[in-house]
Amino acid sequence: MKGRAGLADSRKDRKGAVTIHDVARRAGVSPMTVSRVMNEAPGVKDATRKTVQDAVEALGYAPNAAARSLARQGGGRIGLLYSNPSAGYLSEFLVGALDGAQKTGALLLIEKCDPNPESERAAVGRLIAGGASGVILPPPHGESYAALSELKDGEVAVVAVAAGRFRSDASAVRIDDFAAAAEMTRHLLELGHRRIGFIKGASNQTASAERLLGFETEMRAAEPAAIALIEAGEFTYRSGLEAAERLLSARRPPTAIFASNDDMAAGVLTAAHRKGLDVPGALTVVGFDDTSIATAVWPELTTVRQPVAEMAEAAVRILSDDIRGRGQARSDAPVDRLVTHTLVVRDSCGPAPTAD
Amino acid sequence: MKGRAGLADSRKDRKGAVTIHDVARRAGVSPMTVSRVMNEAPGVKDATRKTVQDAVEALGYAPNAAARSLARQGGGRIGLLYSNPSAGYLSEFLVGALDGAQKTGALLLIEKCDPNPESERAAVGRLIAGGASGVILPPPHGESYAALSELKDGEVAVVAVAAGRFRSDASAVRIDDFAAAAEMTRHLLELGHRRIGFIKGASNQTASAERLLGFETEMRAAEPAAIALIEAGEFTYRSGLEAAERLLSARRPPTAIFASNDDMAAGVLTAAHRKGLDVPGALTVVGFDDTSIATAVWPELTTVRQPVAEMAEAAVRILSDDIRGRGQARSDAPVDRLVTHTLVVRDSCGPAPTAD
DNA sequence: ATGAAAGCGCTAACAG
DNA sequence: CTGTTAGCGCTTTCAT
Repeated sequence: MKGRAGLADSRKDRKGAVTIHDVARRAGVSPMTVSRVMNEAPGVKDATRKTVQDAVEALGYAPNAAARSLARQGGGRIGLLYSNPSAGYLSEFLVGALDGAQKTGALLLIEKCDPNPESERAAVGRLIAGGASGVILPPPHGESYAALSELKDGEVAVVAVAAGRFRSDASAVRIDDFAAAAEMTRHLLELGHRRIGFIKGASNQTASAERLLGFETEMRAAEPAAIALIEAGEFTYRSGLEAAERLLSARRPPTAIFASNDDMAAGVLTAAHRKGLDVPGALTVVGFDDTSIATAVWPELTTVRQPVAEMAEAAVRILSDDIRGRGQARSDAPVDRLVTHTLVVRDSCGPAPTAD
Repeated sequence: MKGRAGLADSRKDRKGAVTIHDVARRAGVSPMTVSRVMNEAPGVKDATRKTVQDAVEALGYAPNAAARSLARQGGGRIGLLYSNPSAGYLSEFLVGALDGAQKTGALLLIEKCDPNPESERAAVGRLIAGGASGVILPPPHGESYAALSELKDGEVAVVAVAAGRFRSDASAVRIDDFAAAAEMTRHLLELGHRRIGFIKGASNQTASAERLLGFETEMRAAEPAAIALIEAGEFTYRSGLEAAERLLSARRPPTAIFASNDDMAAGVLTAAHRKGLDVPGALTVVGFDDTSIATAVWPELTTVRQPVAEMAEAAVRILSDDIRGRGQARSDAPVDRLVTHTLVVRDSCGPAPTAD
């Protein structure tokens, strides 16, 4: 081992990863105390806690997930059901979930299913058979009666991610779809757009309604100058394309179209191209979700980004805590964790054409 | 615990997961022997091995990954570098890698980077600092000099996934791009197409050349009836759109276009729409990779599917074995694992227009 | 060819 | 509030 030596302190120098004992020794306490600090367990004097935390930092200690999971007795298998939530979504989701799993020492069971009740039920069954004590439901499964009921029968904790609105039978991790849509609408308004088209999402997902509501609320506030043109859609590329064609063939077409997700926005782009409309010169197009297609198309889409990885990690943590906590003060009460979204401005939006 | 009891045999009945001891007892051997069988270690009489395997099956035993990883002393951290390999690709990749990691008891370290040498180098550095003894490189990193050289300096085993051609400095898991492209070309030919456009992929990826070669070889075999029109592309939607416009504005445009990946094929679709060409009525469009965009657009794309998850899992296994094997017969020799692809026929291709 | 002992790093239970 | 004692399920020596 040659090359850059030095500052060998804070780096876990390969082979000899730092263990809980190293930290304990350096902090002058027992390993158990370190463990307690790491797990934010109660009953540790503040001073001690501080000492330990310093040692942890100095040594660059990170708990060994395998050992932790072993000691905790299989410390929680967490199931993850997915079909293809707007595609690229999943990868980010997985990275986050994986991260959370490693940190909490949980084991991730991943099952794919088709987006129909029967398949969902079967997949949930496999998850339960596999020993899952908690299950994460990314869209659209967070609102699936089949999945939810099957899970409840199995006494399995559930957290629905990005499911629009909070429900009493499952924990939730989500953004404020209403606020995000409102924000996007305001952005369009500030760009000078007054006739704005909106393409709704699938009617069986609560987020669709929330987004529409956010849009309408903001538009109404800008009346009477602002005029909203609303079309139905189903979150698919094709439905976006078709809705856009209806919108654009109107006598007075909109100067901007706000699609409830990126797939549909991509469809709008195609419709615009078909009509020979320049984007964003003649038509502004914006989406929602910031999935991979948003940057795969051209021009790249202005959209709303959800911190997907963070949301997945949060979901894992919630479940992990819940599973571990069983027995103590029952943590039954579902939690509703709201995370913050971001407006991502790219090339698909511009000022309203002046020819008004 | 009420409800469906019965057949409690082959099912690991939750709480009391079956352990290596259970198997040992049932097989009348020591846990150690079971361990040896599970790890395909040498030095077990065939008869014994059989007995154990039967017990394993009867009990539905599966080794506990955490315990295994713990006992093996951190049994291998495997790094995974990614940027955004055609997007939806990653999710499938992760699922496979995760699966492999759980089976082999390896820990997955995931690092994101931008597709430039500097960022790659930094990410590789983080991976090494994190203790990775092996790293998986999905496209396009498997051909990055920066990543490869940095890794070699760190004495880290590498496996490049889907990197077109085998290189002596890293193991590889890939499909036969040449054969797959040839197969697709034959499909087009069989559909009656004779003037076929081909859009090349990024010139810095070996797979691009392989695919082109497959196409050319098959076209040449069909000469002189078959005429190939080749355009450059860069694997992006936009480059596909532009290449298609060049192709379609020719005096005698092709009746089919074969894009080297799905993103570009999606761009071709848009170009066709712009020109008012019906797909597949007036123009057949096919892609390659079967990434999420293939089914996000309309009509859905005929394409070549790589068993991405399987490939990722194989990559993890190769690394995991290699890491464990260090010391015995040095397993230095990079392996070149070829997996089988599939031609997926969807709606974007049809018979050649008869107006010939 | 097989088994016995010891311990991987961590955390439940109990002590003190 | 903190430390001690065990042991999670598996694999590594080293015997046999």
